Amino acid sequence: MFAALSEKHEHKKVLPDLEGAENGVVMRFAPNPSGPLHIGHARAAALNDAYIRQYGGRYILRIEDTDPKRVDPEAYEMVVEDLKWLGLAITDTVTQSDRLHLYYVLCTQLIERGGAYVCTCDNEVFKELKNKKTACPCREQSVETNLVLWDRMLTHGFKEGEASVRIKTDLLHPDPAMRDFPAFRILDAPAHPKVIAHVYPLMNFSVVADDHLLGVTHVIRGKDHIANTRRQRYIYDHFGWKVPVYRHYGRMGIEGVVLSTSQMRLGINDGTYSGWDDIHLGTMRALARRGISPEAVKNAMLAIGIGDTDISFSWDNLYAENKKIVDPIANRYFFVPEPVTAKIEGAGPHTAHAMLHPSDAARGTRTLEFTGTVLLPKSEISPDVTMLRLKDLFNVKISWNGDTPTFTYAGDSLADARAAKAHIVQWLPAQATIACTIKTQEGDMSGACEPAVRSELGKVIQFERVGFVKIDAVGDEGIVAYYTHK
RNA sequence: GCUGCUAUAGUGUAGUCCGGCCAAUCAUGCGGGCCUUUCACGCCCGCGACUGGGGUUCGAAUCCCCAUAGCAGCACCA
Repeated sequence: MFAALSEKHEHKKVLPDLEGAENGVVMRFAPNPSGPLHIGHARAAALNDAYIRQYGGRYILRIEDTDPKRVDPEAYEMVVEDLKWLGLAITDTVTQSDRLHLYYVLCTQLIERGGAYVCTCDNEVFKELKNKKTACPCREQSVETNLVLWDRMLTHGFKEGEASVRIKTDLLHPDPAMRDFPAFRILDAPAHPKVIAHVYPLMNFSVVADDHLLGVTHVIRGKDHIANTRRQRYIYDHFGWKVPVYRHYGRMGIEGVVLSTSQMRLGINDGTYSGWDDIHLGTMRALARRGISPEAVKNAMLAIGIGDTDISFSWDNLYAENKKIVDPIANRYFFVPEPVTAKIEGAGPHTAHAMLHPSDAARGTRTLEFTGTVLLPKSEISPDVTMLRLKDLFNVKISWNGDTPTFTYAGDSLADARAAKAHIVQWLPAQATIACTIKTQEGDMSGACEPAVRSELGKVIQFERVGFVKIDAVGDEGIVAYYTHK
């Protein structure tokens, strides 16, 4: 009870208060379905989620698919899966292509209110006029004319590029981005995968319409939308609607992974990447495959917060968050990279009982039977090494005859190993190993691990002295693991 | 070019609105130590920042001006 309370309290402390949120909020996450979600999306998704958990309310997933050029039919499903993986408190889902009729009706109303007009100017011509702060002829048309033209747009009376609906703003506005921006356009091709249409709203219109219709109270989005927020205010004013509270966070630079949907798709098609979850990509599914937990992603994003400074995303910080989650639960196993076979002279059979987790004895042990020959990491064996401690087993003396080592049993005493400053290394009984490949962003690391790892399929474990990995596949040829972090 | 936003340690972040309690918080990273049959975890110690220059003030990370830098928008993309 108290734990729950204090946890809730902690949530409160993480992010600054939202103005006007005391009685609950309605917020939304509004991705474009062009591909799976990536780390960039995670920030908006997690921030909104945290506020909804803090204040209570509804969390609307709004699929913004009003540009058929940028819709991947498979992405609808992927977006939902990715959000589910993240564990967000989504309460409602709407898809904009289902709602075109609503936007049409509102557009008619806006024209009637004199807040919008149908523009049939060539785009380049309009741009020139706009830059000169000059109205185009269409702007002076009567409401009746506009309604006729709007109807003609909807009934295929115009082809792509021949007409658009513009919002009346302020042509003298110092920021050219504000002047009479477009709200609807005509698209003859490509066909939308979900709806038959050729008049589509532009983002600024459909967003305002939906934010109003759905009762959105607070909007948290990137600062690349600051100009859009100002533009959208004109539409709110024309309708006389209440404007939500906006927060714009700064740009987040992310290095080390590919985020561009088009680049990812290209790479997948030409075989550079194995799929949307290739570990070189910054997608949620790639993180999942690498053993990053959704909680860690959310925590990392909340730690970044809603500051409006441009920042660079830190993998170190994400890994640290993930380690906090994964370290207490990951079982420990031996992995021997680049194994070399070593016959140990003078040792009778031994049985090693190694703990599955060093700080949780209750979890039990793995049993490793020594019968004479072991696998050792190649990097631990060089002519300057004369003694090793096989972890949880015994000490080994190494005598060198030129480049040829001879391994001899040197007692069970841990104290001796300590005194000799011998490395304590992971090892495997030669008769009981399974091949294992650890896939990292830099390439594959091959070796062998304990056969018991087979039972950890799908889980994150720690290979002692190597790092955390997620067991991705278990087959006859061996085990495939993905490197998570140290 | 026009418009706007931002500027705290390697990285993220608190403090900035309402100037003093900030010789600047926390986390991460890095270095060292302790613990430990992992180079993990935990614990301890340390390193490291208010972009620059003016101004206001008894006093400025905090207010004002200028400069510089970064970012965003000016799409019939979202």
